[in-house]
Amino acid sequence: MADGGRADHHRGACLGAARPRHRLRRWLDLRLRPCRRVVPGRDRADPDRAARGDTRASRAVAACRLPRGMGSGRCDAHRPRAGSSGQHRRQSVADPHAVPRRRCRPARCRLRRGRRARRPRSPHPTTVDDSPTPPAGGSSAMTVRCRIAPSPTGPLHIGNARTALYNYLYARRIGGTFVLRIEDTDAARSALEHERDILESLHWLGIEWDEGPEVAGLPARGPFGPYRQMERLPLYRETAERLLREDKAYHCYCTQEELAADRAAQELAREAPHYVGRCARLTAEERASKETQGRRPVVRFRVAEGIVAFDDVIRGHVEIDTTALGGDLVIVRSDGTPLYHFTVVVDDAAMQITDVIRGEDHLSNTPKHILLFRALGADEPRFSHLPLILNPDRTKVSKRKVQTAVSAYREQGFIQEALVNYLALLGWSSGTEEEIFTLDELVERFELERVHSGGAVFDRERLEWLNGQWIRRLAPEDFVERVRPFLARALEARAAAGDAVIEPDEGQLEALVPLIQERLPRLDAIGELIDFLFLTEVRPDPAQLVPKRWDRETAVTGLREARRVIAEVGAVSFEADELDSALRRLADVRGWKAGDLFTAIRVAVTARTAAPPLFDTLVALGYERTLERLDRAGELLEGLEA
RNA sequence: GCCCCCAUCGUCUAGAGGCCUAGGACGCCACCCUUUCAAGGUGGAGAUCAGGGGUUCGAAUCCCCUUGGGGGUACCA
Repeated sequence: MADGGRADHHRGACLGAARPRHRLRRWLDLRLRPCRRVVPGRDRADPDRAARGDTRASRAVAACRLPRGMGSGRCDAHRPRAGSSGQHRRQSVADPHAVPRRRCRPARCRLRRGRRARRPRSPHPTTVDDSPTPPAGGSSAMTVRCRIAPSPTGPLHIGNARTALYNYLYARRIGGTFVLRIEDTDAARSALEHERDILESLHWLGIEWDEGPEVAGLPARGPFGPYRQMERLPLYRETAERLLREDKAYHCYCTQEELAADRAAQELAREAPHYVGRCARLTAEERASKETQGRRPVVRFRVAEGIVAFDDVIRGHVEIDTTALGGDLVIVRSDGTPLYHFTVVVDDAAMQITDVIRGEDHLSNTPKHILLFRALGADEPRFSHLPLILNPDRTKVSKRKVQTAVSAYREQGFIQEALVNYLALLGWSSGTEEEIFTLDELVERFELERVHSGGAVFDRERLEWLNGQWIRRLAPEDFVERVRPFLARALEARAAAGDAVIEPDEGQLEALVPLIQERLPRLDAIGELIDFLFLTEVRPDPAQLVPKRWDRETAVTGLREARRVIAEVGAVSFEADELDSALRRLADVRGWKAGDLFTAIRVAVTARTAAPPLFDTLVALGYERTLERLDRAGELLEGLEA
């Protein structure tokens, strides 16, 4: 495969690669089949698919679209070329003690001009080297490496999905490497089930990682593994020991009670809560005495006093006084397990992450991380803090107020293209008036510098609109494939409710595609649109059988006459055009409004007032069933008379 | 409380001193199309650019203050 085909590489480029497909399939075990991408604005035929020629191949593609690095070596072709991304722009990060304390308050120090100066950008924005000092490591050229580090304490969250997407887009745009790391050090809340949901959801979205943990029985991929933090414990322990040895950290024996008392006292004194440093300078004897009391120490990192400054790609220059950070930071629990602020830095350093792109909720924590990077002697990455996704009341998005799990959107019939497109637009814009973008198109256009800095309310209405747009753009056979599970589920529900259900007929479904595809805001709306086709019997509401301008008697006559006319058309000529003219003629002769007659017929055969266009519906239903339903409806109305 | 970030139609956003009488999209309303429902088309309502001071011939845009919102401040991530 051509090395230069980067724009294409994360589409089905693994096609044909030999790989243990069945194993992947089993792991994925997706009730809803993963989808392929379509190209908007072009014809509905999926070129990949045309080349493939059958639907089975598409499943192979689904398997192939596992994250890069999870399959055969074939995907190595997609690895960024060494050196292609050029130099990594590094800002000089002042040593806290070297920075003169400015009189202006840090809040006012944000240099807007600095932000402006980032534009315009070259095609490879981060190759700009306006840094007055080279990176600490001395190497001037560095391949961009960024990561998403979800914590399996819940299913993949839309906020995390967006962060993952932005990291992915940034890495792909610039030819960098995108790493997936599982941050599972919160053993109490982490669950395998959630990790699985996260991986599946990322995969479903098409966000593929270059390096990450082993999945589906396939080994971890990438030179910096393992990629699960609980498997990296020795590294954290060694690093903590090193910091201890260098006196950059110390053992703290304070009990929860002592700390709570400190906090209470601080509150009373109207001080900011902070660690008082009781254990910061313990002698060996003091330590031994605490140990004999059976106290298990935590490890605290010494937070240096001073101002830590960094240049956030999205927010510009930020300065934070470390005295506001709450004092020395616990990096290892008393049970020996490491804490987030520690592991994130140890791993970012070890994995040579050059760009940390994460939610704004971490902005205030960044100085702690920077101090830790320095203590470790590691290069500081460039930071980009994304605006938060908000509830309608503008608080940080929460599952109480907004549906947050990506998998829940998927189950409701949102399609991957729409969710990706929507999430990309939540906080970023291309600067043009286009707004329908494929993942590949996003890769072409994405710039971190164009990310908005204010929080964005999650607007489900807009997502639904975008979903409809994307559903309409699907190739018909792709649409059928994607909607089928939703139809099956809807019919299962009807069967469970006691209705006699007919197995969906492929031909019927395909014939109706053009009619239903543009009527679905979500795939899960399929049931209410065409369930009548797959029920042996419908039960129309008698009131709805009588159009507004008609009385019951007219309705009875109308249904009978319609039955007669349709029977006259006959099974052989049972086509939309024939039905159309015959029924219009009937309305004309009787002096009825065609619409009234059609309404009565529609309700009679579908039991719904809203349905796909009537004549196509009748054809899909078939001659016999149409007549039968007209008869039943007529009888129903007549029965009411008696 | 303290620290940090943010601020343009209800919502997502465009906007980098004059192209702004502030553009687009969702949603809403009306009309057209139409057998229903959608989709689509056309048009409309909707933002004194949070408020106040500066700087400037000129400010949505630069600076300051105020207000409002959000986030952080754990042996959570």
